[in-house]
Amino acid sequence: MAVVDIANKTSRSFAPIEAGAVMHKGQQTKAAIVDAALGLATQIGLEGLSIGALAEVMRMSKSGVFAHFGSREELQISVIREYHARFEQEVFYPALEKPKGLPRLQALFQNWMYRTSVEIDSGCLYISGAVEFDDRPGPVRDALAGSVQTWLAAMYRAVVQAKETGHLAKNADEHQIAFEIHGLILALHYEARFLKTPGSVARANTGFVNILARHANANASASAL
Amino acid sequence: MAVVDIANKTSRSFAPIEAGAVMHKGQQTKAAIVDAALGLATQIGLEGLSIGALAEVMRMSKSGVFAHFGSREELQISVIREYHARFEQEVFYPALEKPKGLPRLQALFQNWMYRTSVEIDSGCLYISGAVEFDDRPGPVRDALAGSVQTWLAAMYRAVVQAKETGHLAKNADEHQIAFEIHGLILALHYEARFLKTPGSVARANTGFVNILARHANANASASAL
DNA sequence: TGCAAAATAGTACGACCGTTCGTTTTATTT
DNA sequence: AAATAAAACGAACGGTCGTACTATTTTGCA
Repeated sequence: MAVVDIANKTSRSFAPIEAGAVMHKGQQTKAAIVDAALGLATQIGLEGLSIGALAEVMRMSKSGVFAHFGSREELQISVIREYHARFEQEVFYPALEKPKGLPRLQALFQNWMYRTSVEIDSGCLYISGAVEFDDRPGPVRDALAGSVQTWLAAMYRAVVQAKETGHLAKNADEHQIAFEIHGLILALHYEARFLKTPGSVARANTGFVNILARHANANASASAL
Repeated sequence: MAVVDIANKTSRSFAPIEAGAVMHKGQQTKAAIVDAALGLATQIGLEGLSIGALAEVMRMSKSGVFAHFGSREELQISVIREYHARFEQEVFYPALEKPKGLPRLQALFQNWMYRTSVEIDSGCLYISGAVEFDDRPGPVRDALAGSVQTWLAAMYRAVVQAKETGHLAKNADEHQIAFEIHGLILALHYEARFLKTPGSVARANTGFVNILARHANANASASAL
């Protein structure tokens, strides 16, 4: 019963189950559980995620859900890994099809911003998780920080490449640019999701344009914007 | 026992108890409880704040602590009010002594950033609270959002004044500037507290300078920086 | 089709949660 | 010093939590 649900879901996901691979029932159910858990965790946070509530959503017993993970921590880590995979699929990989430099950097930001604007309703695990685990060492924090670092590093690389390709000025500080971009996303999430300030998406966009304009290379065409 | 503690504390606070006013024992204890609760809440969040843990810190009984507030929500709101008061005292009021315009705006940001950099160890209630209550309606959320809005509005006003005094260009978008400043603080908090990225404070500072530089009025002297 | 293995359910435990209530101790006022 | 009010206590309640165990069902393969 529980497993079939994933088929006729409103489908927040793109194939959380690897297509083609032979999947035994247990793995299917586990994937479905992680999918549901991710839905809960983005709304109430990784800390708020409880096995009981998850079991209720899955219409399974607590112990049935629990058996798939062996501990709450392992469940949380599974959720983080799933979030990471989806983030990659949705934000990172599509942007790789754009050529290195400014186009790819812009695509990365656009995808990131689009995802954040969607998450105004659902919540972002990388942001809520950072707050929940900033002081709490352990494997969950490590998994979370690792995922975030991976993504921020990818963003940073794109900035470096944009400089190498001559799209950004030679004196541009890549770390500074990555930092400011990160700030735009965080402000967007904060003001739109918590304060419900209208126009936040446009402001994040403008902020990005401002950053680019500041480091625009005279040689490169401004028409890329 | 419990009350005297506040005197010989390491003192995160500047006079949480109004000096001079005659205070009955109950109010003193309550103030001491709120002080301790604020310390706990900034570290583990408003949601993580439990009456039992608080009672242990205060070396009081659970019911003794509880009686001062009547509910957990009321305790949380008291903590938010206390945080608001301290934020005001530490960040807002001192900056009012600077003249309107760029000096005051800079002072506000500097104070804000200094406080945030101190909170890298303790945590910021406005940031953690936003994540915890972003889609949980109720009086706690209202108190939190109200405080934040008040502060952001003050920041916005300072930007407007900086434009009025001619320190910022006439075409400067005040909301945009306030948004980007907010982003810098959020990025600082995220990267320094969660990721422990070194150099974050300097980057937030540079980001602020960048914003000012973009809107600098040709008439105004850049020496103000 | 039958049987081992895997998956799920069921039950129970101990810990902690916020809250209530009656009692006792401590402050304040008369 | 006696009377009164305020404050703190201690025990208990109903609830949820994660987890450990055992039983039952379901699955997949020989």
